[in-house]
Amino acid sequence: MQKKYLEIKDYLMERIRSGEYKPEQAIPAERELAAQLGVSRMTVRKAIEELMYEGLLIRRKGSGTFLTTAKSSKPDLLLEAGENAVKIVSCKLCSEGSYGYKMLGLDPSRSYWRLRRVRRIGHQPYAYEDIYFHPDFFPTVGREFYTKGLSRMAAESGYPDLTVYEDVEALLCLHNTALLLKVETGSPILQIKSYFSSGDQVMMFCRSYHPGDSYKYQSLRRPL
Amino acid sequence: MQKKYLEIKDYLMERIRSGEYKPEQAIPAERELAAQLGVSRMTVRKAIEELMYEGLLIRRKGSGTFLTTAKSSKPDLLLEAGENAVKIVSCKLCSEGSYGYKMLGLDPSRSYWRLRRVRRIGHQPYAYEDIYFHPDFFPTVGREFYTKGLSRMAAESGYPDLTVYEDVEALLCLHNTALLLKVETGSPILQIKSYFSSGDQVMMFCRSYHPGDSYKYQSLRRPL
DNA sequence: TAGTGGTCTAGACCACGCA
DNA sequence: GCGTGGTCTAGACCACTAT
Repeated sequence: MQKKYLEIKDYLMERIRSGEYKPEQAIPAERELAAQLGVSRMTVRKAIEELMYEGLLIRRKGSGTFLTTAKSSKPDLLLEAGENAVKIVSCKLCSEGSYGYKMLGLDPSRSYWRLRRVRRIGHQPYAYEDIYFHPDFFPTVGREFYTKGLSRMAAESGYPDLTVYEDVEALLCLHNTALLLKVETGSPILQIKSYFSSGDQVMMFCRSYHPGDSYKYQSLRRPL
Repeated sequence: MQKKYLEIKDYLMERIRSGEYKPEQAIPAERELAAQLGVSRMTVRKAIEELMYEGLLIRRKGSGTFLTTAKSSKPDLLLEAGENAVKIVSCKLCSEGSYGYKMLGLDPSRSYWRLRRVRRIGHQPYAYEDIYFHPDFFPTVGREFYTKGLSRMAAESGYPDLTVYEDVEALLCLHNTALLLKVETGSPILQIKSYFSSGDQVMMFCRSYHPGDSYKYQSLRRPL
């Protein structure tokens, strides 16, 4: 016997995918769904909760449960992400927040570059990045260093000036990254901190989190 | 009036921090706690669920609820992470899995370097990384490129040979990254993909996830 | 004021683990 | 077989939102 809340989740997902429920619009109320489907309200809530964690629904107290702007579930978005439509949100020399200068090994009086960018598929943002740069980063790193990736935004932004492409609203990806990745609920998620250096100086720092169970490690004394 | 489940969460956290509940040992059963504290079992479950999401507790059906090996909550670990005790788990030239060669722009017949490392505080692992390198990465990137950070492991591992430091069990960080970071439940989490290139060739690729609400973007036409 | 989601209750039965 | 967590019910009251 399938769990009821999973059946209800499937029921809702089908209506989301089919277009019966429309982006940014409310779905039926919890009590209404419960009555309609002949289950308890708490069972409906559990199904909605999982879909919320997957980023498909958002609940607003006193108002209702709404579809997000996502057309499909996050796992699909992730798979299609190869296109890499990167848009810069902002790039500024700043000193606000202690995180940047701490991680770059700067004293609090020095400012650093903070670059924010969004990746999208079509108009759909699916990723957002926040990257701290040492104030000397751009001058010290050769132009050829950034023809792509991390640096494409630097090239596109035309350091040291910057054009903001547009304001964006990052896609709500609620906290359940495990579900987001179709990883079993309860699977590990692991933190990553990346930094890149030139000489002894940390020049870039980036915070991140990884779903853990795709990283089953193995040990070797020597590479193959 | 404080929510009851938050009061119970505090109650449990206090007992975890004080050492009354010990690592890897079971805490009282849900029904027992409910009776003891004079609340419904569902309320206890909600409190336990949040602590599970924070990585402090793990529930085992038919067996009980146990403390993980974490001594303190993950947010504390994150703050102390400056030490960067990095241990390499494995580094191998491999072709398994389609992700690596796809993202590096290789054809399936070519293999790539996959490096896995763990960051720890003392003996406590708190982060795990999985990084893909283009097979030409090490030869093309100058030695001075990696004296720290991303590259420290390359230096420490003495490319192309490698010594595995030890096998490690990554800390279970359950799926609620929002709670993990003391971000409000329901806050967005955003995906990051990083890659670094040399010339036109993507040389390194890394998958990651970010808690979203520390990244309130702002737009500027021009950096300050 | 009416309707919504958020919390909470006091039960119930189930599947699982362990002795 | 017993205790555990997992699911589910049929209510209840609250805080919040929109009208």
